Amino acid sequence: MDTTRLTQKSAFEWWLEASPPMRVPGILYANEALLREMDDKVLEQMANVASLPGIVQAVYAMPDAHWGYGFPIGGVAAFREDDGVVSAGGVGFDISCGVRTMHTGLTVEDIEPIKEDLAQGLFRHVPAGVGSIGKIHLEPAEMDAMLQGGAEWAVKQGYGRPEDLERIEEHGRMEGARPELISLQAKRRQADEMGTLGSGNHYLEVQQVTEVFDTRVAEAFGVAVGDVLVSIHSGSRGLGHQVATDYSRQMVEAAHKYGLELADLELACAPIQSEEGQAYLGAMRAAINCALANRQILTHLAREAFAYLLPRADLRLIYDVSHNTAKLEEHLIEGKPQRLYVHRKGATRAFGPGHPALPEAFRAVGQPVLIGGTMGTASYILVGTPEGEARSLSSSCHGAGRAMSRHQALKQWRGKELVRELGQRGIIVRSPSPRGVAEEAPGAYKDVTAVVDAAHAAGLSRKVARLEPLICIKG
DNA sequence: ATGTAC
Repeated sequence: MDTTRLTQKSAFEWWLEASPPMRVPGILYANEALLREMDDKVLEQMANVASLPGIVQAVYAMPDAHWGYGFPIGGVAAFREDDGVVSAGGVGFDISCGVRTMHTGLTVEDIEPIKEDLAQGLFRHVPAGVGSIGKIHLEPAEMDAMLQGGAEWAVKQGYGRPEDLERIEEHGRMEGARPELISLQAKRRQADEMGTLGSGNHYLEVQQVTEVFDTRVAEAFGVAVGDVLVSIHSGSRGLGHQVATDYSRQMVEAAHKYGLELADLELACAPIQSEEGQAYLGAMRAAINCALANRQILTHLAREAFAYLLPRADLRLIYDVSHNTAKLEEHLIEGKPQRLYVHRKGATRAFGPGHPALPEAFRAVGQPVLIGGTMGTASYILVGTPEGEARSLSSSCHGAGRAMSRHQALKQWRGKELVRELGQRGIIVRSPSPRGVAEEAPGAYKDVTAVVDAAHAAGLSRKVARLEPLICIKG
């Protein structure tokens, strides 16, 4: 990226000043090295988003930002409820993709002796890969119940425990879902895909806590050095993808109908208060429930695999947070509370201390912000800050962020070699697809530590713990 | 991300 187009406000804050047709500035949080790695298309896409009607304050880019479909991944934009727009491209193709992390009640010493067996057990028990299917088949009525009920539905079906629900955004069930506005094609694609990881950067990891940066917050989250955790990164699978496809197409027409100028067709949108805008929101909320139910079932499968080898294990959910959503939230804009639809695409909600939506257990310290690494690299747990509200509408990064295309990665790495190299470093990777492993090579991503350090330094969220992988089941 | 080009 050409940083001369930006005004540097501090070591970690850079502005793309608002010039017509932009209505608000673009604010990027990153260090100079991360910015230089970013494509200029990120700025172009930020300027396009900043030009949409009803946008407030600024369009934001997190330190892991890279260019995406219409709207940068690692982007945040909020629109007024009355005269703003909603965009399917602003949420992305994997609606409600997110991370959940569980404690296992075990330490590294418990895992080491049976690590190979555990990897094999998890790999056999948790479906992974493109088009992977599970043991659950949803008939139409059950599909609608799932889309309406989310993780709450999953728990009622016997996947997990009622106490899991308090540790999930929206208590595991997104209100306002409209399953009837999801196409039959989307439902058909999902019928056999519940409880599957999917592909790409999705995974299930067994991790050890190697460093704690903030003891007080770590205690509130229940993690300490040497603890073994399980993290799941997955989303709404074929259904979310189809919803995004269906509504992106529909929004091109809606934008035309309502006289919205589109700098890029991929940024198709509709007024929030229009029939089309409301239809997308209802369908998107149903897709959020699909992702929440999916991660809940995956949790159940992980528990079963652990119970078989380690009966002492007790997988307790720490938190589940999505990073591809558009949600109605109240934020302070110029000192006044306003109801806004906040698009976070590859950006994690990061509510600070005292937010009423947070579970009692950590309301005093702030929301856990779960940052996934890439195979063989660290993951982080951060916490939302009070200052994050004004800086980024309480949002932070979501992961390392790609630095290289999948195509480029395939030319540079071989999946089998990567698995062997990681194995030598004590990280067991199991994947149905060597090609998928090559596409997701750690070297194809930015340095997650640099990303997290930038989010920390910019005050978007603060570091709590560093996690290193032991086992990675890769989609 | 994705029945990785209906």
